[in-house]
Amino acid sequence: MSKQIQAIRGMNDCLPEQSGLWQWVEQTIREVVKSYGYQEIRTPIVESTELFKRSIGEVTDIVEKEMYTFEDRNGDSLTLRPEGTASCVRAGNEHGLLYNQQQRLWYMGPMFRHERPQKGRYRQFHQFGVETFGLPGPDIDVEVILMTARLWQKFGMADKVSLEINSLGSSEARANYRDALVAFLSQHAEQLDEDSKRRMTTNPLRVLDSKNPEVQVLLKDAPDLLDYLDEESKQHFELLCERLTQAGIQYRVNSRLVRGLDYYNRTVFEWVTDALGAQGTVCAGGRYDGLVEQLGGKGTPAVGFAMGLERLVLLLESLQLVQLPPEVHVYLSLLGEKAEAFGLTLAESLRDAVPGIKLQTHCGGGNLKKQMKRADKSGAGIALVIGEQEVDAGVAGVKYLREDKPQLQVSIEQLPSLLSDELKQNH
RNA sequence: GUGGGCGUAGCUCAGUCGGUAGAGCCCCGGAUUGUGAUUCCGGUCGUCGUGGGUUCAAGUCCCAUCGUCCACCCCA
Repeated sequence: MSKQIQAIRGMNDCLPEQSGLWQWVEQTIREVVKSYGYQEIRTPIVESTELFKRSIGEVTDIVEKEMYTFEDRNGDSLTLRPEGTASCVRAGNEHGLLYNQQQRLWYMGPMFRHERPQKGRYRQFHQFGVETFGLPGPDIDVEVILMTARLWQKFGMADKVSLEINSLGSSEARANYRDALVAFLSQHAEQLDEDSKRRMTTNPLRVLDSKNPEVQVLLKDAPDLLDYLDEESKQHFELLCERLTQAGIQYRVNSRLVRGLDYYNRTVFEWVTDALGAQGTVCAGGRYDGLVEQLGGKGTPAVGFAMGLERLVLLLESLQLVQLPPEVHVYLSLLGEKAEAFGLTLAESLRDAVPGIKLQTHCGGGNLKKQMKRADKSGAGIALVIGEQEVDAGVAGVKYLREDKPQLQVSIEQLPSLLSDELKQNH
Protein backbone atom coordinates (compact mmCIF):
# COMPACT_ATOMS: atom_id res chain seq x y z
CA MET A 1 0.00 0.00 0.00
CA SER A 2 1.37 3.39 -0.94
CA LYS A 3 1.68 6.21 1.53
CA GLN A 4 -1.64 7.76 2.46
CA ILE A 5 -2.22 11.41 1.80
CA GLN A 6 -3.59 13.29 4.77
CA ALA A 7 -5.67 16.41 5.09
CA ILE A 8 -3.75 19.66 5.48
CA ARG A 9 -2.93 20.57 9.06
CA GLY A 10 -5.70 22.54 10.68
CA MET A 11 -8.18 21.72 7.92
CA ASN A 12 -10.68 19.18 9.11
CA ASP A 13 -13.09 16.78 7.51
CA CYS A 14 -16.64 17.03 8.73
CA LEU A 15 -17.64 13.39 9.05
CA PRO A 16 -21.17 11.93 8.93
CA GLU A 17 -21.20 11.69 12.70
CA GLN A 18 -20.88 15.47 12.90
CA SER A 19 -22.55 16.70 9.74
CA GLY A 20 -26.04 16.31 11.18
CA LEU A 21 -25.29 18.75 13.98
CA TRP A 22 -23.65 21.16 11.55
CA GLN A 23 -26.71 21.09 9.30
CA TRP A 24 -28.95 21.73 12.26
CA VAL A 25 -26.84 24.69 13.34
CA GLU A 26 -26.82 26.13 9.83
CA GLN A 27 -30.55 25.63 9.44
CA THR A 28 -31.25 27.31 12.77
CA ILE A 29 -29.11 30.28 11.74
CA ARG A 30 -30.94 30.59 8.42
CA GLU A 31 -34.31 30.61 10.15
CA VAL A 32 -33.25 33.29 12.63
CA VAL A 33 -31.74 35.70 10.09
CA LYS A 34 -34.80 35.22 7.92
CA SER A 35 -37.03 36.17 10.83
CA TYR A 36 -35.23 39.54 10.96
CA GLY A 37 -35.56 40.11 7.22
CA TYR A 38 -31.83 39.80 6.48
CA GLN A 39 -30.61 38.69 3.07
CA GLU A 40 -27.77 36.37 2.25
CA ILE A 41 -24.68 37.50 0.37
CA ARG A 42 -22.20 35.03 -1.09
CA THR A 43 -18.75 36.22 -2.06
CA PRO A 44 -15.70 34.40 -3.44
CA ILE A 45 -13.32 32.65 -1.09
CA VAL A 46 -10.35 34.27 -2.84
CA GLU A 47 -9.86 38.02 -3.03
CA SER A 48 -7.15 40.51 -3.90
CA THR A 49 -4.54 40.54 -1.14
CA GLU A 50 -4.81 44.32 -1.16
CA LEU A 51 -8.41 44.16 0.09
CA PHE A 52 -7.45 42.60 3.41
CA LYS A 53 -4.39 44.78 3.85
CA ARG A 54 -6.49 47.88 3.51
CA SER A 55 -9.38 46.76 5.70
CA ILE A 56 -7.99 44.62 8.51
CA GLY A 57 -4.89 46.74 9.00
CA GLU A 58 -1.38 46.41 7.65
CA VAL A 59 0.26 45.73 11.03
CA THR A 60 -2.22 43.21 12.45
CA ASP A 61 -1.11 39.61 12.98
CA ILE A 62 -3.72 38.42 10.51
CA VAL A 63 -2.19 40.40 7.66
CA GLU A 64 1.42 40.09 8.75
CA LYS A 65 1.67 36.37 9.26
CA GLU A 66 -1.63 34.50 9.08
CA MET A 67 -2.92 34.94 5.55
CA TYR A 68 -2.85 32.27 2.87
CA THR A 69 -1.40 34.44 0.13
CA PHE A 70 -0.18 33.27 -3.26
CA GLU A 71 0.35 34.47 -6.79
CA ASP A 72 -1.99 33.28 -9.50
CA ARG A 73 -0.77 32.59 -13.02
CA ASN A 74 -0.96 36.26 -13.94
CA GLY A 75 1.30 37.23 -11.09
CA ASP A 76 -1.54 38.88 -9.13
CA SER A 77 -1.37 38.51 -5.37
CA LEU A 78 -4.45 36.67 -4.12
CA THR A 79 -5.48 35.67 -0.60
CA LEU A 80 -7.85 33.11 0.87
CA ARG A 81 -10.24 35.23 2.90
CA PRO A 82 -9.34 35.39 6.60
CA GLU A 83 -12.70 36.96 7.54
CA GLY A 84 -15.92 38.01 5.91
CA THR A 85 -16.45 41.72 6.44
CA ALA A 86 -13.92 43.00 3.89
CA SER A 87 -15.39 40.89 1.08
CA CYS A 88 -18.86 41.97 2.02
CA VAL A 89 -17.98 45.65 1.84
CA ARG A 90 -16.05 45.14 -1.40
CA ALA A 91 -19.03 43.42 -3.01
CA GLY A 92 -21.42 46.03 -1.67
CA ASN A 93 -19.34 48.87 -3.14
CA GLU A 94 -18.75 47.06 -6.40
CA HIS A 95 -22.46 46.52 -7.04
CA GLY A 96 -23.82 49.74 -5.65
CA LEU A 97 -25.55 48.05 -2.75
CA LEU A 98 -24.33 50.59 -0.23
CA TYR A 99 -24.68 53.93 -2.01
CA ASN A 100 -27.35 55.90 -0.13
CA GLN A 101 -28.97 52.66 0.84
CA GLN A 102 -29.67 50.50 3.82
CA GLN A 103 -28.70 46.85 3.81
CA ARG A 104 -29.05 44.02 6.28
CA LEU A 105 -26.91 41.14 5.05
CA TRP A 106 -25.61 37.81 6.33
CA TYR A 107 -23.07 35.26 5.12
CA MET A 108 -21.77 31.89 6.14
CA GLY A 109 -18.75 29.94 4.94
CA PRO A 110 -15.12 28.92 5.32
CA MET A 111 -12.33 31.33 6.31
CA PHE A 112 -8.58 30.70 6.38
CA ARG A 113 -5.84 31.73 8.76
CA HIS A 114 -2.41 30.18 9.00
CA GLU A 115 -2.15 29.78 12.78
CA ARG A 116 -1.12 26.90 15.02
CA PRO A 117 -4.29 24.86 15.47
CA GLN A 118 -5.69 24.30 18.94
CA LYS A 119 -9.05 23.67 20.54
CA GLY A 120 -11.65 25.78 18.75
CA ARG A 121 -9.11 27.33 16.39
CA TYR A 122 -8.33 25.88 12.97
CA ARG A 123 -6.70 26.98 9.73
CA GLN A 124 -9.87 26.46 7.78
CA PHE A 125 -12.74 27.46 9.99
CA HIS A 126 -16.29 28.58 9.42
CA GLN A 127 -17.99 31.81 10.27
CA PHE A 128 -21.52 33.01 10.19
CA GLY A 129 -21.70 36.76 10.13
CA VAL A 130 -24.06 39.68 9.74
CA GLU A 131 -23.30 43.11 8.25
CA THR A 132 -25.66 46.07 8.20
CA PHE A 133 -25.06 49.28 6.26
CA GLY A 134 -26.49 52.78 6.20
CA LEU A 135 -27.86 52.67 9.74
CA PRO A 136 -25.99 55.00 12.13
CA GLY A 137 -28.01 54.75 15.33
CA PRO A 138 -27.72 52.48 18.36
CA ASP A 139 -31.06 50.89 17.46
CA ILE A 140 -29.42 48.69 14.83
CA ASP A 141 -26.60 47.85 17.24
CA VAL A 142 -29.26 46.58 19.61
CA GLU A 143 -30.97 44.65 16.85
CA VAL A 144 -27.90 42.66 15.88
CA ILE A 145 -27.16 41.91 19.54
CA LEU A 146 -30.76 40.78 20.02
CA MET A 147 -30.34 38.53 17.02
CA THR A 148 -27.34 36.84 18.60
CA ALA A 149 -29.22 36.49 21.88
CA ARG A 150 -32.06 34.81 20.04
CA LEU A 151 -29.62 32.38 18.49
CA TRP A 152 -28.28 31.33 21.90
CA GLN A 153 -31.88 30.81 22.92
CA LYS A 154 -32.55 28.60 19.90
CA PHE A 155 -29.37 26.67 20.58
CA GLY A 156 -30.44 26.15 24.18
CA MET A 157 -27.21 27.65 25.49
CA ALA A 158 -28.31 31.10 26.60
CA ASP A 159 -27.05 30.47 30.12
CA LYS A 160 -23.60 29.40 28.87
CA VAL A 161 -22.58 32.68 27.26
CA SER A 162 -22.34 36.22 28.53
CA LEU A 163 -22.25 39.55 26.76
CA GLU A 164 -19.53 42.14 27.15
CA ILE A 165 -19.81 45.54 25.50
CA ASN A 166 -17.73 48.66 25.16
CA SER A 167 -17.39 51.76 23.06
CA LEU A 168 -14.22 52.79 21.30
CA GLY A 169 -15.62 56.21 20.43
CA SER A 170 -14.88 58.15 17.28
CA SER A 171 -11.57 57.69 15.56
CA GLU A 172 -10.37 60.98 17.09
CA ALA A 173 -11.44 59.91 20.57
CA ARG A 174 -9.75 56.60 20.03
CA ALA A 175 -6.56 58.36 18.94
CA ASN A 176 -6.64 60.67 21.99
CA TYR A 177 -7.09 57.76 24.32
CA ARG A 178 -4.36 55.88 22.56
CA ASP A 179 -1.92 58.72 23.20
CA ALA A 180 -2.92 58.89 26.85
CA LEU A 181 -2.54 55.15 27.25
CA VAL A 182 0.87 55.10 25.59
CA ALA A 183 1.98 57.94 27.86
CA PHE A 184 0.85 55.97 30.90
CA LEU A 185 2.45 52.75 29.76
CA SER A 186 5.72 54.47 28.93
CA GLN A 187 5.95 55.68 32.52
CA HIS A 188 5.61 52.09 33.75
CA ALA A 189 7.53 50.39 30.97
CA GLU A 190 9.76 48.53 33.42
CA GLN A 191 6.69 46.70 34.78
CA LEU A 192 5.53 45.50 31.38
CA ASP A 193 6.26 42.09 29.92
CA GLU A 194 7.73 41.61 26.46
CA ASP A 195 4.37 41.07 24.79
CA SER A 196 2.93 44.25 26.21
CA LYS A 197 5.96 46.29 25.19
CA ARG A 198 5.61 45.00 21.68
CA ARG A 199 1.89 45.78 21.63
CA MET A 200 2.61 49.27 22.90
CA THR A 201 4.22 50.10 19.60
CA THR A 202 2.05 47.99 17.29
CA ASN A 203 -1.44 48.19 18.78
CA PRO A 204 -1.44 49.88 22.20
CA LEU A 205 -5.11 49.25 22.97
CA ARG A 206 -4.47 45.54 22.95
CA VAL A 207 -2.28 45.86 26.03
CA LEU A 208 -5.62 46.16 27.84
CA ASP A 209 -6.34 42.56 26.81
CA SER A 210 -3.21 41.15 28.41
CA LYS A 211 -3.66 37.87 30.27
CA ASN A 212 -0.68 38.67 32.48
CA PRO A 213 -2.01 39.32 36.01
CA GLU A 214 0.80 41.77 36.83
CA VAL A 215 -0.02 43.83 33.79
CA GLN A 216 -3.69 43.76 34.72
CA VAL A 217 -2.87 45.10 38.19
CA LEU A 218 -0.91 47.93 36.64
CA LEU A 219 -3.81 48.71 34.31
CA LYS A 220 -6.11 49.51 37.24
CA ASP A 221 -4.50 52.94 37.36
CA ALA A 222 -4.46 53.39 33.59
CA PRO A 223 -6.68 55.96 31.92
CA ASP A 224 -10.16 54.63 31.18
CA LEU A 225 -11.37 54.46 27.61
CA LEU A 226 -14.88 55.54 28.52
CA ASP A 227 -13.55 58.84 29.94
CA TYR A 228 -12.24 59.75 26.53
CA LEU A 229 -15.42 59.22 24.56
CA ASP A 230 -16.63 62.10 22.44
CA GLU A 231 -20.09 63.44 23.28
CA GLU A 232 -21.86 61.77 20.37
CA SER A 233 -20.31 58.38 21.02
CA LYS A 234 -21.17 58.71 24.69
CA GLN A 235 -24.82 59.30 23.85
CA HIS A 236 -24.78 56.46 21.36
CA PHE A 237 -23.39 54.13 23.98
CA GLU A 238 -25.79 55.27 26.72
CA LEU A 239 -28.76 54.70 24.47
CA LEU A 240 -27.41 51.30 23.48
CA CYS A 241 -27.14 50.27 27.13
CA GLU A 242 -30.60 51.59 27.89
CA ARG A 243 -32.18 49.69 25.02
CA LEU A 244 -30.40 46.50 25.90
CA THR A 245 -31.71 46.75 29.43
CA GLN A 246 -35.21 47.43 28.15
CA ALA A 247 -34.94 44.35 25.98
CA GLY A 248 -33.97 42.27 28.98
CA ILE A 249 -30.44 41.56 27.78
CA GLN A 250 -27.86 41.08 30.51
CA TYR A 251 -24.48 42.61 29.75
CA ARG A 252 -21.29 43.78 31.36
CA VAL A 253 -19.56 46.98 30.31
CA ASN A 254 -15.91 46.08 29.91
CA SER A 255 -13.84 49.17 29.21
CA ARG A 256 -10.84 46.93 28.52
CA LEU A 257 -12.64 45.28 25.60
CA VAL A 258 -11.03 46.29 22.33
CA ARG A 259 -11.16 44.43 19.08
CA GLY A 260 -8.08 43.40 17.22
CA LEU A 261 -9.16 44.55 13.80
CA ASP A 262 -8.38 48.14 12.88
CA TYR A 263 -11.71 49.08 11.41
CA TYR A 264 -13.87 49.13 14.53
CA ASN A 265 -15.20 52.31 16.15
CA ARG A 266 -17.88 53.05 18.76
CA THR A 267 -19.78 49.91 19.73
CA VAL A 268 -17.85 46.68 20.18
CA PHE A 269 -19.18 43.52 21.78
CA GLU A 270 -18.26 39.94 22.49
CA TRP A 271 -20.14 36.87 23.62
CA VAL A 272 -17.82 34.75 25.75
CA THR A 273 -17.97 31.36 27.44
CA ASP A 274 -15.72 29.60 29.90
CA ALA A 275 -16.60 26.16 28.51
CA LEU A 276 -14.17 26.14 25.59
CA GLY A 277 -10.73 26.23 27.14
CA ALA A 278 -8.63 29.16 26.01
CA GLN A 279 -10.86 30.17 23.12
CA GLY A 280 -13.62 31.91 25.03
CA THR A 281 -15.02 34.15 22.32
CA VAL A 282 -17.89 32.59 20.39
CA CYS A 283 -19.14 35.71 18.71
CA ALA A 284 -17.73 39.19 18.31
CA GLY A 285 -18.63 42.33 16.44
CA GLY A 286 -19.05 46.01 16.43
CA ARG A 287 -19.44 49.17 14.46
CA TYR A 288 -17.13 50.09 11.58
CA ASP A 289 -18.38 53.38 10.21
CA GLY A 290 -15.17 54.19 8.36
CA LEU A 291 -14.54 51.00 6.45
CA VAL A 292 -16.82 51.51 3.47
CA GLU A 293 -15.14 54.81 2.64
CA GLN A 294 -11.73 53.36 3.35
CA LEU A 295 -12.42 50.77 0.66
CA GLY A 296 -13.38 53.39 -1.89
CA GLY A 297 -17.11 53.80 -1.28
CA LYS A 298 -19.15 56.69 0.02
CA GLY A 299 -19.00 57.13 3.79
CA THR A 300 -21.54 54.66 5.18
CA PRO A 301 -22.16 53.66 8.79
CA ALA A 302 -22.04 49.93 9.40
CA VAL A 303 -22.30 47.40 12.19
CA GLY A 304 -21.94 43.62 12.21
CA PHE A 305 -20.63 40.56 13.94
CA ALA A 306 -19.05 37.19 13.20
CA MET A 307 -19.59 33.88 14.91
CA GLY A 308 -17.11 30.99 14.92
CA LEU A 309 -19.08 27.89 13.99
CA GLU A 310 -16.46 25.36 15.13
CA ARG A 311 -16.57 26.90 18.59
CA LEU A 312 -20.33 26.89 18.54
CA VAL A 313 -20.49 23.23 17.50
CA LEU A 314 -17.87 22.31 20.10
CA LEU A 315 -19.95 24.02 22.75
CA LEU A 316 -23.16 22.31 21.65
CA GLU A 317 -21.41 18.93 21.61
CA SER A 318 -20.06 19.40 25.10
CA LEU A 319 -23.47 20.44 26.42
CA GLN A 320 -25.22 17.55 24.66
CA LEU A 321 -28.42 19.50 24.51
CA VAL A 322 -29.29 18.95 20.89
CA GLN A 323 -31.56 16.05 20.03
CA LEU A 324 -31.12 15.44 16.33
CA PRO A 325 -33.88 13.77 14.29
CA PRO A 326 -33.11 10.24 13.05
CA GLU A 327 -31.25 9.92 9.75
CA VAL A 328 -33.59 7.12 8.68
CA HIS A 329 -37.26 6.58 9.58
CA VAL A 330 -37.95 3.38 7.71
CA TYR A 331 -35.66 0.57 6.59
CA LEU A 332 -36.88 -1.60 3.77
CA SER A 333 -35.53 -5.14 3.91
CA LEU A 334 -35.93 -7.33 0.86
CA LEU A 335 -35.52 -11.09 0.66
CA GLY A 336 -34.91 -12.72 -2.68
CA GLU A 337 -34.77 -11.45 -6.23
CA LYS A 338 -38.50 -11.07 -6.63
CA ALA A 339 -38.72 -8.85 -3.56
CA GLU A 340 -35.66 -6.86 -4.59
CA ALA A 341 -37.19 -6.07 -7.98
CA PHE A 342 -40.44 -5.06 -6.32
CA GLY A 343 -38.75 -3.14 -3.51
CA LEU A 344 -37.00 -0.45 -5.49
CA THR A 345 -40.23 0.73 -7.14
CA LEU A 346 -42.12 0.41 -3.86
CA ALA A 347 -39.53 2.63 -2.19
CA GLU A 348 -39.97 5.30 -4.86
CA SER A 349 -43.75 5.27 -4.55
CA LEU A 350 -43.50 5.55 -0.75
CA ARG A 351 -41.22 8.57 -1.09
CA ASP A 352 -43.83 10.11 -3.39
CA ALA A 353 -46.74 9.30 -1.11
CA VAL A 354 -45.19 10.20 2.25
CA PRO A 355 -43.55 13.63 2.08
CA GLY A 356 -40.57 14.02 4.36
CA ILE A 357 -40.01 10.31 4.81
CA LYS A 358 -36.43 9.11 5.15
CA LEU A 359 -36.51 5.64 3.73
CA GLN A 360 -33.48 3.46 3.21
CA THR A 361 -33.66 0.41 0.99
CA HIS A 362 -31.48 -2.57 1.79
CA CYS A 363 -28.99 -3.29 -0.94
CA GLY A 364 -26.65 -6.20 -1.36
CA GLY A 365 -28.90 -9.07 -0.34
CA GLY A 366 -28.11 -11.31 2.59
CA ASN A 367 -30.31 -13.10 5.07
CA LEU A 368 -32.91 -11.35 7.16
CA LYS A 369 -30.78 -11.43 10.26
CA LYS A 370 -28.16 -9.37 8.50
CA GLN A 371 -30.80 -7.01 7.14
CA MET A 372 -32.32 -6.50 10.58
CA LYS A 373 -28.87 -5.67 11.90
CA ARG A 374 -28.50 -3.02 9.25
CA ALA A 375 -31.99 -1.74 9.99
CA ASP A 376 -31.10 -1.34 13.65
CA LYS A 377 -27.83 0.38 12.85
CA SER A 378 -29.52 2.81 10.49
CA GLY A 379 -31.45 4.26 13.41
CA ALA A 380 -34.80 3.53 11.78
CA GLY A 381 -37.84 3.15 14.00
CA ILE A 382 -39.56 0.82 11.59
CA ALA A 383 -38.36 -2.03 9.39
CA LEU A 384 -40.48 -3.19 6.49
CA VAL A 385 -40.00 -6.86 5.66
CA ILE A 386 -40.79 -8.05 2.17
CA GLY A 387 -40.03 -11.52 0.83
CA GLU A 388 -41.53 -13.61 -1.94
CA GLN A 389 -44.61 -14.48 0.11
CA GLU A 390 -45.32 -10.82 0.85
CA VAL A 391 -44.94 -9.82 -2.81
CA ASP A 392 -47.42 -12.50 -3.84
CA ALA A 393 -49.88 -11.50 -1.14
CA GLY A 394 -49.46 -7.76 -1.72
CA VAL A 395 -48.46 -7.08 1.88
CA ALA A 396 -45.47 -5.99 3.93
CA GLY A 397 -44.30 -6.95 7.40
CA VAL A 398 -44.05 -3.90 9.67
CA LYS A 399 -41.63 -4.40 12.50
CA TYR A 400 -41.17 -1.79 15.24
CA LEU A 401 -37.55 -1.54 16.23
CA ARG A 402 -37.79 0.95 19.10
CA GLU A 403 -41.20 0.32 20.55
CA ASP A 404 -42.74 -2.65 22.28
CA LYS A 405 -45.37 -3.31 19.64
CA PRO A 406 -46.10 -6.55 17.83
CA GLN A 407 -45.12 -6.94 14.18
CA LEU A 408 -47.93 -6.16 11.76
CA GLN A 409 -48.93 -7.45 8.36
CA VAL A 410 -50.14 -4.50 6.25
CA SER A 411 -51.33 -4.33 2.67
CA ILE A 412 -49.12 -2.30 0.31
CA GLU A 413 -52.02 0.11 -0.29
CA GLN A 414 -52.26 0.94 3.40
CA LEU A 415 -48.55 1.50 3.89
CA PRO A 416 -48.46 5.23 3.05
CA SER A 417 -51.11 6.21 5.57
CA LEU A 418 -49.60 4.02 8.28
CA LEU A 419 -46.12 5.47 7.73
CA SER A 420 -47.49 9.02 7.61
CA ASP A 421 -49.11 8.50 11.00
CA GLU A 422 -45.94 7.07 12.46
CA LEU A 423 -43.90 10.00 11.18
CA LYS A 424 -46.28 12.51 12.76
CA GLN A 425 -46.05 10.78 16.13
CA ASN A 426 -42.29 10.76 16.09
CA HIS A 427 -41.86 14.45 15.34
C1' G B 1 6.73 31.83 15.39
C1' U B 2 7.38 29.75 20.95
C1' G B 3 6.49 25.92 24.91
C1' G B 4 4.63 21.16 26.73
C1' G B 5 1.96 16.23 26.23
C1' C B 6 1.04 12.13 22.99
C1' G B 7 1.98 8.66 18.33
C1' U B 8 0.99 0.39 19.25
C1' A B 9 -5.18 -3.15 15.01
C1' G B 10 -10.45 0.72 11.46
C1' C B 11 -11.63 3.06 16.84
C1' U B 12 -10.36 3.42 22.41
C1' C B 13 -6.22 1.81 24.82
C1' A B 14 -2.70 -1.99 27.79
C1' G B 15 2.27 -3.66 26.97
C1' U B 16 6.49 -4.95 33.62
C1' C B 17 13.61 -4.95 34.12
C1' G B 18 15.18 -4.49 26.63
C1' G B 19 13.66 -11.07 25.30
C1' U B 20 10.17 -11.59 19.21
C1' A B 21 2.43 -8.18 19.95
C1' G B 22 -2.46 -7.92 23.65
C1' A B 23 -7.75 -6.47 25.33
C1' G B 24 -12.42 -4.18 24.44
C1' C B 25 -15.32 -2.12 20.53
C1' C B 26 -16.19 -2.65 15.22
C1' C B 27 -16.54 -6.15 11.17
C1' C B 28 -17.49 -11.41 9.40
C1' G B 29 -19.47 -16.51 10.32
C1' G B 30 -22.35 -19.78 13.49
C1' A B 31 -25.99 -21.15 17.69
C1' U B 32 -31.48 -19.46 14.66
C1' U B 33 -33.00 -21.92 6.08
C1' G B 34 -37.31 -15.39 7.25
C1' U B 35 -36.37 -11.25 12.35
C1' G B 36 -32.19 -6.34 15.06
C1' A B 37 -30.60 -4.34 19.78
C1' U B 38 -29.33 -8.66 24.83
C1' U B 39 -26.47 -13.83 25.36
C1' C B 40 -22.97 -17.77 23.81
C1' C B 41 -19.11 -19.91 20.33
C1' G B 42 -15.57 -19.05 16.47
C1' G B 43 -12.80 -15.86 12.95
C1' U B 44 -10.17 -11.46 10.28
C1' C B 45 -7.33 -7.30 11.86
C1' G B 46 -0.30 -4.71 12.94
C1' U B 47 5.68 -1.10 8.40
C1' C B 48 4.51 -0.54 17.08
C1' G B 49 4.45 7.34 12.88
C1' U B 50 9.24 7.57 9.85
C1' G B 51 14.69 7.39 9.49
C1' G B 52 19.11 6.44 11.93
C1' G B 53 21.98 4.80 16.38
C1' U B 54 23.20 1.53 20.89
C1' U B 55 22.58 -3.91 21.73
C1' C B 56 23.26 -10.91 20.88
C1' A B 57 18.19 -8.79 21.00
C1' A B 58 14.39 -2.39 20.65
C1' G B 59 7.18 -1.13 20.89
C1' U B 60 10.55 -0.32 25.23
C1' C B 61 16.96 3.20 25.52
C1' C B 62 19.38 7.54 22.50
C1' C B 63 19.23 11.16 18.28
C1' A B 64 16.68 13.30 14.30
C1' U B 65 12.26 14.01 11.72
C1' C B 66 7.02 14.05 10.69
C1' G B 67 2.12 14.01 12.61
C1' U B 68 -1.33 15.23 16.40
C1' C B 69 -3.33 17.56 20.83
C1' C B 70 -3.12 21.52 24.42
C1' A B 71 -1.26 26.27 25.74
C1' C B 72 1.24 31.17 24.38
C1' C B 73 0.95 35.02 20.56
C1' C B 74 -3.43 36.37 17.86
C1' C B 75 -8.36 35.71 16.80
C1' A B 76 -14.38 33.75 15.64
